[in-house]
Amino acid sequence: MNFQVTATQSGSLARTGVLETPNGSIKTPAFMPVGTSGAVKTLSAEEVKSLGAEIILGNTYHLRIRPGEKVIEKFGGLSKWSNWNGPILTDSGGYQAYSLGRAKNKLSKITEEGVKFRSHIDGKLLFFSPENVLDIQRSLNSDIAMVIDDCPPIEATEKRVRQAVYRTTDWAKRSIEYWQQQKMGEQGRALFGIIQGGLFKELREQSAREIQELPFDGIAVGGVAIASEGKEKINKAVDYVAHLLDKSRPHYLMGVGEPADLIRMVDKGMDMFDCVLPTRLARHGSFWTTEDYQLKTISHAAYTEDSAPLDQNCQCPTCQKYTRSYLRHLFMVNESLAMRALSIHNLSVLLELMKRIRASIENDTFKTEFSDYVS
RNA sequence: GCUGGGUUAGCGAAGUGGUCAAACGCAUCUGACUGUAAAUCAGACGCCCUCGUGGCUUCGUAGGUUCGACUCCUACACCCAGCA
Repeated sequence: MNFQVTATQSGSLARTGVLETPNGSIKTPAFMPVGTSGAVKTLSAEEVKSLGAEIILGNTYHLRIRPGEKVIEKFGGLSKWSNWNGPILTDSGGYQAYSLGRAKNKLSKITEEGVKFRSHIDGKLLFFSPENVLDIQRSLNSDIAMVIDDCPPIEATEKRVRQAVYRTTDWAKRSIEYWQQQKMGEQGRALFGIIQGGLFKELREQSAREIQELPFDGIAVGGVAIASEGKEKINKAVDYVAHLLDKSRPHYLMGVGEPADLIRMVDKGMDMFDCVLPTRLARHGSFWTTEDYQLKTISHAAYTEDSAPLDQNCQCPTCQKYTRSYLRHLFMVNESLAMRALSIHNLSVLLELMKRIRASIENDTFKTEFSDYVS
């Protein structure tokens, strides 16, 4: 994998870059739509591509359960199998260790060795380790693999977060060792490490130091999206680490997010983002507008006879064709086209925003153009 | 016309003497959603207010029994089924 910074913004950590992977190159800052189980929900790979996405995510945990990575391997990997035919990043299952572990009937348990999972589909016991998670991602033929990390809830105690940092580093070392031993990076595949540390400055700094000592191709910041704690704290958690990040490697902020967050985090030097929000919100009937990047709800009675598109200034296929009135109706009667149309729009909003951000950094106008969002 | 069954909030449907403004589902309204157990979840949903162990009006209609009726009785209206 190769990463080149192509422009920087004065007075900011924001930069543009190009990330080259075996399946193509990616302009950063980039937003990566999430295709957990092999598809960005409700959309085809071609549709996602046509909106301007250059890379999408897949998920180790979900694809391990169904259909099993061996099936996908037979078809040359997830990218080909799904007809995406472009770069993919696969998440490792670290987040599922967190989210399934929080469930009422705890479906995951973290130990020194790895994570024990119970499949949320049939309850079958699974085990993920730093090593086997890389095996699975190699079978999926991902361009960018993620290490498995220990991602405690945002409200976790300092003691628990300290343990998570320790474990994340330990697992990171095992990951790199296995990666090199198995020569997994030889075809240009990349492995990213993940910084943890919750909301604690020293732990974030420690984690950043420890992870960056290892020869990862990229550095991710994890554990920041899982919060109803308030954005201030999340911002801080990223601030603790932002100026410590190695500028020669891409920075991936995991699980973010909302348009305003993307802008703010680009300012802090983040290059890559992923988030389920655009597609989940769409399925739940919410959409962004580019005017203020605020969320609106298509089911509101006020839209019953609204002849405007979702967003007056949006060039996406949905906004070119459909009125709010029609989309509201589709949503109310549960037509799947409503979810598809809103997914297309929401993804377009984020992908177009990234395009705008990149252009502004190249023109060194990022700070002024987005002055409403960054200080 | 006779016999039997039925009529409950926007709709469907529980409730068969008191704790019933009335379960539950749908519809509707409003929130939430951030490395996807999420086309999910939560709240409201007779009317009124100073929003409370508050007030008012309801269970086809009109009467009655009872301390007390959605629940029992009578009449009427309408609906369904069977028989004429």
